[in-house]
Amino acid sequence: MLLETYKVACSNCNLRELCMPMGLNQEELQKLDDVVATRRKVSQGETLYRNGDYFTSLYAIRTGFFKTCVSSPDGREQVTGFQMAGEIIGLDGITSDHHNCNAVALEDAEVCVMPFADVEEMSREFPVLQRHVHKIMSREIVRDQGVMMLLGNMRAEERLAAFLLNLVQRLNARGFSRSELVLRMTREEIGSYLGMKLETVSRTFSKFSEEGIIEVKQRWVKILKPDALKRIFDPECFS
Amino acid sequence: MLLETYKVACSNCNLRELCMPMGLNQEELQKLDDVVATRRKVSQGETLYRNGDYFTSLYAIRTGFFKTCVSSPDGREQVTGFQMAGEIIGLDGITSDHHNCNAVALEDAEVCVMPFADVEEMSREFPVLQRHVHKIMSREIVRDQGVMMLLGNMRAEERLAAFLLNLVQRLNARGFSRSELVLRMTREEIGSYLGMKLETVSRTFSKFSEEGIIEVKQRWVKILKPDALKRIFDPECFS
DNA sequence: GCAGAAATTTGACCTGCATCAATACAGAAA
DNA sequence: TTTCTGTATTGATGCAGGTCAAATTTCTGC
Repeated sequence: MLLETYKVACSNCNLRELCMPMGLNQEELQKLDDVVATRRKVSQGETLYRNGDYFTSLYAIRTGFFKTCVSSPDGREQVTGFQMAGEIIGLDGITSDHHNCNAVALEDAEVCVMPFADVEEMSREFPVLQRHVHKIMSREIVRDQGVMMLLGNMRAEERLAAFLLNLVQRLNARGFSRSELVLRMTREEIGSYLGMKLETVSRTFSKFSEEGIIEVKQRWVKILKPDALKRIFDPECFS
Repeated sequence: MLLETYKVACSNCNLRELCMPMGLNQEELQKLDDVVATRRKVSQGETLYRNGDYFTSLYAIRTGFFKTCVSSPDGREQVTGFQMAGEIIGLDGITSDHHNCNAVALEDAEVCVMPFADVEEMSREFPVLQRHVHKIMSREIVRDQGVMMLLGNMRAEERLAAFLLNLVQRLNARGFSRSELVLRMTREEIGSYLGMKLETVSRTFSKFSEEGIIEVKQRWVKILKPDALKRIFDPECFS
């Protein structure tokens, strides 16, 4: 794990429309540059933080791709989310001053370290940032509710369709193709996130492929019929 | 739905050790009394807010019991949580200025209305309150991660055991028995929360009962062997 | 009190996904 | 290149929990 302390700046980061600086004015942006004191590189397979670690900072992902996961005392692992550039992780640590999950880089990554005390201090000064922080936390809560719906009510095909649609939608917001993507995670990790076994993930991919909805080659996926995916996920939206 | 506008006070509320005022000093408490402008009664079966409603306020539950639930466009419903006195609901509305789920009273209830703009204003003034609000949101995120673990990895018996243990633990923190409880929700609502059908919930209750772990009579439940429940939920913690 | 509705329990059967197992494939190191 | 290792695919079989159905209990309104 490398720790770099060179000066960084939100004000000219190309993620500023997605990430923490979103909606801030020039003055606020410059203040934020002070909060985001350092960056940190995390190489593939390494953890940014671990369950039990003392919580000090939130992290804005600058490059790379993460998974967060909790594990039960008997070792079963649940992936709770996949995060990409511009997304904020570490919110789970605020309640108890200790992190409650592991954040693992699925590819070489770099994050901006935002000491939470500084974020709070700046939030008190700038209502826009305060509201933004609240929105980020609330968005996470809403996302989690969506995952509960997936896990509690949806069948394997619906889960995978929703997963793929969500992924391309987020990638598209970052300037990537709306139809092609390279999965950064294994079948097992997808399965863990979606509450199914890796074999079922693989079979469901194959099924979509046979039906001409997608083209799959290992980690590479091309969505041929986005409407068909939407119809699987939510039959009503086409009724 | 009744709307009452009489003066209320956190400063002498008997929930102040659990609820929003937790950890505030005298001065802060008195300020909070101004934020919590009104109370609102919600009778059994009515909704406090609905998916799509404009978001203005958080709500602290004073008395009664709520469920929150999201529903898919085709009508499937997922209960995302059960909330009791002293807990804060409405956080889902912050991201988009619109609520993202329904909050339904499972028994006659009363909530304290906290206009979010006022909460934010006061947070800027009092770091203790700011931190507390952040902790409340973070706690919800951590709770949701736990539900994901339940739904993604646990079997029916484990889910129900975890559910019961969580419920009595929270009731106990409010001065109720650690072994006896009256469920405020139907088998179907429990099932929706835990991702199983009402018949499975019922069967699992019966199984626990046959094994002498609990005593059940409709909504009334007595936990006879808490350790056995813990062992089901988490076999390792006794190994 | 009674009638009807709603919730719960229990049984019989079925299915979607898990499990077990074998094979194929791709990237990394030698 | 070859081997090794982790990942992915595919097939065969089993079972936890879903589905359907019927009986029982409790709740509600009159």
